[in-house]
Amino acid sequence: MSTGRAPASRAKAPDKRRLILDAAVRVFARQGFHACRVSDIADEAGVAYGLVYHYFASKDEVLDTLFLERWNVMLELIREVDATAVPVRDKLTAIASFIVDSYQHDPDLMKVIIVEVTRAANSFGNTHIATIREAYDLIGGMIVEAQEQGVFKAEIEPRFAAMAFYGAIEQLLTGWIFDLLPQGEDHFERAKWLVVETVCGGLET
Amino acid sequence: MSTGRAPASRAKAPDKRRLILDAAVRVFARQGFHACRVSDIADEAGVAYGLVYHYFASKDEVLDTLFLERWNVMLELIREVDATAVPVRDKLTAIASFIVDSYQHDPDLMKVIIVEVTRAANSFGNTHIATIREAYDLIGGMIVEAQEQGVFKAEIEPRFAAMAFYGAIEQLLTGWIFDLLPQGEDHFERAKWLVVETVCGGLET
DNA sequence: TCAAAGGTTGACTGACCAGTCAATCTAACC
DNA sequence: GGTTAGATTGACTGGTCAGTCAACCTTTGA
Repeated sequence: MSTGRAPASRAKAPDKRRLILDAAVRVFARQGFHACRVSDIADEAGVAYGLVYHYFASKDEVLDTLFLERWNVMLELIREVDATAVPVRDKLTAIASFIVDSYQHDPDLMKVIIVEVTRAANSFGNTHIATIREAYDLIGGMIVEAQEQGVFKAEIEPRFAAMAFYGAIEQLLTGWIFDLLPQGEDHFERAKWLVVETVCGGLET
Repeated sequence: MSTGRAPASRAKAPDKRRLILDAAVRVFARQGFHACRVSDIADEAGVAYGLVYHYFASKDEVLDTLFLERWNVMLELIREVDATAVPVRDKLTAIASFIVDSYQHDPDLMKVIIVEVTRAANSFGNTHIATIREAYDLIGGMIVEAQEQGVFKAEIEPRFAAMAFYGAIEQLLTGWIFDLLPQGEDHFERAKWLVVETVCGGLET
């Protein structure tokens, strides 16, 4: 991931826009989108209040940008994986790995996306529902394919299985976010394995 | 469940407190906790603004009350199930059934609890984290027991499995809430089966 | 050296809304 | 029919905060 201060070595532009986005991640993760003020973001970024409105039309747009940036990377990954000719189990492993790795790499960002967007059925969740749904549909498509190949049981509703799979992963992240589950390299790896093993184990013929 | 206008046949008291709670469920489900005003709740309940503050200390307390009322019913159910001497699969089926039935019976209430409390890592989720955790721990305990009996694989971390199981269910509800999954008696029944079949299938030795 | 374009600043405003409170109503009991 | 306690009312207040804007600064290029 190319998050962070990418063009620092370049001439002079400190890329204030990026600075604001990164600061927003920290603030949203710490205080929550609703509980924080725009001035908190500006302070965290070490930038004047008004500059946030130079780069973004509204407080909402800051969160929208963060979500879309990240979710599109994931959609791309899923599409790539989908296009390869490997067993479903490997495809699902790749997806689970990507999500867990994303959390490991930037827990704050994943916390914000999950808590403030993905699961916010009012507000942002509804705004981005089509984008979110795309991921579920792609996973659902993989399951359909597996059923056609006779690898997965035919009697399961693929959309339901896709949701259950994704939900299991997201809840593990939630466990880490709420500090209900132990974290660390080792646990992250075992979590990937558990999710895929469990779901595939139950779905395979 | 005894939700609704229980003491209507009694003498005269219309139980305004209950009226307010039920109205709040509808308003929170429709607009979200943050987006709605206390006056919306009062209007929905057909009651004066100030009366909300006669029965509740704050807007927060209304949501707290709704959550605790329901979550404690679920905890009781889980404890009862846990105390019986039936196979894990049956215990997990009972839990999945209870949650799905709760949604079927009062989708608005479940939406509010999931969206505004269970998954709100800032605000309410944090306030009730201990209560929420109790449910995960009880499920985790069942899995430990199953491992000791040799029914479930010993190498899986029980807390992780419990989260994955619960997460799968919650994501199905989320699918219904967001209108991403088809609803109806039949789908609800199959969903219960899918979750238990999947998780147990993957965890059993 | 100057001017234009765009980046940056932060004080200010207008709207919004949770929570208060004094007044009014109702019921029950003596 | 009087008194008291509790229920009910809704106008009002105080604080908060998203978004605006006019002024100032920096860079570029002619």
